[in-house]
Amino acid sequence: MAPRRPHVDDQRPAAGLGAGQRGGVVVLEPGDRPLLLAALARRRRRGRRSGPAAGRLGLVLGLVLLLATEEGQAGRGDKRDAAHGDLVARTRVGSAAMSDGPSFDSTLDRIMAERRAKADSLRAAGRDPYRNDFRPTHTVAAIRARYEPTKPPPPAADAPRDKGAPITPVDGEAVRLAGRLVAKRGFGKTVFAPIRDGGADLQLYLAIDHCDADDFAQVVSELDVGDIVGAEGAVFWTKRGELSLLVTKVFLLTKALRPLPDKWHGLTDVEARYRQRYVDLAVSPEVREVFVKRSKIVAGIRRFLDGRDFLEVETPMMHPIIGGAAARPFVTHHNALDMRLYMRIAPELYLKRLVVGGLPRVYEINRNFRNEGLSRQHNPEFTMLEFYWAYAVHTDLMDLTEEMITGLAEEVCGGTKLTWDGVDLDLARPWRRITIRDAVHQLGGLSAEDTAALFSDPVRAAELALAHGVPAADVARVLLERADVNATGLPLPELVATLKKPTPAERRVAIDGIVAHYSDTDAGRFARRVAAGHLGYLVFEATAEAKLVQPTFLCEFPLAVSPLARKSDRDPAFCDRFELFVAGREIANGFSELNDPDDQRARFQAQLAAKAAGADETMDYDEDYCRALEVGMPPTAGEGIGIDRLAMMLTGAASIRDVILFPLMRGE
RNA sequence: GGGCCCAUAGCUCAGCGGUAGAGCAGCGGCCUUUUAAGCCGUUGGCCGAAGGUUCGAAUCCUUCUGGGCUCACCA
Repeated sequence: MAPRRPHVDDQRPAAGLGAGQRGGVVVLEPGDRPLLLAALARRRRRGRRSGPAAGRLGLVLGLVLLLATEEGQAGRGDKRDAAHGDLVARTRVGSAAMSDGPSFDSTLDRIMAERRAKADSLRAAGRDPYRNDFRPTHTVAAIRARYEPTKPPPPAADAPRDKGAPITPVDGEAVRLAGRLVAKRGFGKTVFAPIRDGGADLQLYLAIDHCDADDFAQVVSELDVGDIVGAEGAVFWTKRGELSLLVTKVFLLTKALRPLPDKWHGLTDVEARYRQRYVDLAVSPEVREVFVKRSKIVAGIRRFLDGRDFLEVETPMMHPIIGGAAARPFVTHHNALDMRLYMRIAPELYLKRLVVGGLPRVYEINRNFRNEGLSRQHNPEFTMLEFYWAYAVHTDLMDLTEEMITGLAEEVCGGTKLTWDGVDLDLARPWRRITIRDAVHQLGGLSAEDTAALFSDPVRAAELALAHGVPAADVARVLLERADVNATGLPLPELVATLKKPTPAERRVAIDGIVAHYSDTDAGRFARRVAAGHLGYLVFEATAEAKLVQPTFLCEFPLAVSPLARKSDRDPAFCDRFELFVAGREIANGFSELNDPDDQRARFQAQLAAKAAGADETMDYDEDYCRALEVGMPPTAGEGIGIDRLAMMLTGAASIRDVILFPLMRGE
């Protein structure tokens, strides 16, 4: 274990080295890290320096650090000039290309070599370029908040520019700040160097009159944009009205070897922004702001639910069977148990087991994984809030959702009027509530008659679905799911081909062919309505979904697409389920939970039938979950809210990747 | 996976058959209240990769790689 270094307050340059710097020549041990060839401390008028032979890194191999000072110069009265001219050691790397030196593969290599050389130069002077003993007394944000009220009035436009005016700190209190150097503007004996600490910037004013001479000579001249620095000094206002730190001591805390992107443009290459988010964040305050907001959103949700006696829990993310949603999973394997596991697609069935167990209000905020394509709305791993509320129903969820999201908008965005991806939104309550049936009619443009048929007669529904562009394969699958598949005797590809025929009469053959096999019993008649509802939902997606711009609860979902939701008391072909849409995108999904174990078993069976009919995104039959329902789950309402999409909405992001710190990318 | 588009210096971008350019960053010089500081000088490129076409390719064609948008799937 390394001995503890003295705190920065106590740390001064080693006496011998300091003397050596002023006196003349310091020779490094041969074992020292090979630095730059030579760092020459030169007088100002020295004229052309050592000539072409000094160029490039070829000569950098020299192990000697030369600090040449003309004898007596330091004592000659012009102390400032001496400090500037003689103490500023400068690296001599990268100029005057030579044939005998090693060449760099790229500009980047050269820049990094130069920065390493600067770090080595500091080491040679007894300064660690990666020290960790600097303790700031304040954050930059705290200093800004504290001194902002002391801002002096701007000087009159015709006020004379008195260049040598003394600097008067606001209160003279010495503070220590740290952050990343984001720019450097040198003026010879003065350097302006804004640092960024968290989200706040503050300018360091490094002047030879005020700053420690060794610091100024050894550190300031070799600071690069991107370095992490610490500084001690007093706060003052420049005459241009910029809050600044009049630095007396400056410390390099971390040498940055890689250059930051162009300070004006930042990173614009989206791929680079996602792959190297650390650069994106370091350079783009607006990106940082997005993720700060996201964090506030998640914290706000927790506060909201905690305040209503919801208990945050964590359920498994590796599932032995697929459940809780309709999606393709990622598959993994446990070695010791030799067990196939799926990364969860939803926590739903576990959370409801907890309600069975007597946790009447639970929630979980965590990742789900779905093995599907990527898009502006989809990342394979995404964050979901799910919460379950016993003795409540789906309409309670809608009220709660309105309250929660408008509260977050007020908190995070300062109001309910937003712009998202070019769309103006107003989240002010109450939000529109519309049934799927009404949406198809009012927004999708279907006549009242067609709409009525769409949700009751599978034959008409199939025709309407095909007419509105629903793929024939989907239509065929829906029809088959509810029929007695074996009885039709028609292979799926053949049915699909028939459904693609150009004339309605030809297509009718296939449709009738299937529907004829729905049994003529109560169950068969019910199956027709369920199939029709499913087709109605597909027509909704094709015609009306994109038109749900302002926040809207879409209600009364068809049974067939809701295997875990409670049947509506008014019409058992529908469920007490809703989805929240904003700007045509689904944000939330909630329903009164199905807690009848026998009904649940039937729904799982229907999922198996759907799978048999060709659907590739279905749930497994979860026998343990049914067993849990047999123990008895109180009447419960449950909801899932996509946190990424909510964050997109509240930050105005067009792509989900803009609200995920490290979105999934192909390997580099 | 399909369609369209993009890839040139560390960063941001020009160039679109005829010797690779600019701004920023870097390096050297000047500059003690600047803030996209300024002025002078200067280094830096297998033009994403591999094949073609051509006297000649960053530029035209093909394939590949990575990315964006979009469609499909989903939340």
